[in-house]
Amino acid sequence: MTTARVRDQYHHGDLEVALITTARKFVKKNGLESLSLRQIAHEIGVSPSAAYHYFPDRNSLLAVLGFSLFEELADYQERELVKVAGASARAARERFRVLGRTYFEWAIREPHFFNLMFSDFCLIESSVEQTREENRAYQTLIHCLDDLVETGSMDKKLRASAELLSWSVVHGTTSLIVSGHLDTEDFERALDSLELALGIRK
Amino acid sequence: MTTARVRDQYHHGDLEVALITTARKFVKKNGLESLSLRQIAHEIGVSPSAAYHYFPDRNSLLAVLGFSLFEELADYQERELVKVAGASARAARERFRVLGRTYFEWAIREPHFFNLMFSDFCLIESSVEQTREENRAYQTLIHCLDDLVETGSMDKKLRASAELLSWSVVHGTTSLIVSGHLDTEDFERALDSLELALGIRK
DNA sequence: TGTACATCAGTGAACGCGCGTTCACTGATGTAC
DNA sequence: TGTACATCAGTGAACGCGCGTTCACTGATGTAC
Repeated sequence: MTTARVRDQYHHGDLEVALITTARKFVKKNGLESLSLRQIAHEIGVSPSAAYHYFPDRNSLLAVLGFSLFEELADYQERELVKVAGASARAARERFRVLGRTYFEWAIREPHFFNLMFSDFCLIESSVEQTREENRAYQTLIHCLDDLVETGSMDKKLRASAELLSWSVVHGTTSLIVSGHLDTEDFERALDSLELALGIRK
Repeated sequence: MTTARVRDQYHHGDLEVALITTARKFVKKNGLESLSLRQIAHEIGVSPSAAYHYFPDRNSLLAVLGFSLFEELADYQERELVKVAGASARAARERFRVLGRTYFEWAIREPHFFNLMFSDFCLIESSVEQTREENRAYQTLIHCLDDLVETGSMDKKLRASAELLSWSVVHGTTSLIVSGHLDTEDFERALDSLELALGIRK
């Protein structure tokens, strides 16, 4: 049971942020289907209608939360990537694996987040092109693959569709594992296959 | 607007089947979140409580529907596969592509079905092993890959993780396209990469 | 061939619930003079 | 330094809704004798 916090002031001060972080907390625990604006408001200690000063409706709160989760994922990946910084071919290869693994781990640790990110709530606006440019995780993948080519770890000829193949394999296994159709250990096997497929030399 | 049918008899005769097919119709149109037992009962022309003679609750109706959709997908794939029957290497390669394409087309045509199949409602019972054995689409994939090896189109050494890689790529691109993160035309590109990855000779 | 009766497959009213959203409102804040 | 006032950020009651599920019930069916 969560207990509602009592505010001491009439004005909350940072209600917009509070709404998102509280929504995040609920989605984390129970998934997006069960998310209720009233529960969020109650948890914050604010009236049910207060949220409407910041979001036109429930869907748009979910959308904002979803997009912020893409940022969180990118942050997490970048934090892990700097641990294997370096210009060597070995470092570049390791970064590629870290990129895949962090994506997977993120999803396994917080499957409800993963579901929200790839749900209907997070596509509404903008084109695929634009979404991709704004998706930092995707940009990181591009740089990572460029590094592989530059350090001579990956064949230039295979570069063209490397983003597509990498993202598909990583997202595909992750999604199938989260939904119970593959086992956890299948992920590393898939990553091995992917490296082989991209001609990444061991 | 759907109009409720009027039954002429007190006993419906085939209510269990009617519940599933009507649920299918609603999920097809609006997705699983909005599925309501009351609406289904009303559409069939039966009282809201009648469904409880066949399903303990809403979730189990969704689960049964979901599993039947896996069967439908397998049926669809098999119908398309027989069109490219034959023992030649060329036919085996074509079957592999058909298998991927039908998966994708199925999802594009009925995204709500795709979402239900890989939602929480369809994993409840049984292990990954068992699920896979009962999943005809997966069995078909196995046979298809075996054919590729036998007809000399695919390197034996790459056979081991071929199911995993194939399913991941196909499922991954499909999922990303359905959720608006990739474009429709990315699918064929990914399939090309996959064939390259598996060493399938053109 | 007819009837008693167990069983099956529905009914329909009710419970209790929480939800998203609207609306007229009021308390707090900060700025101009 | 003090005050008037516009603006902002909340309140809280209400609307209207549909939902899943339970329960005591009744109408229809089919079988045994």
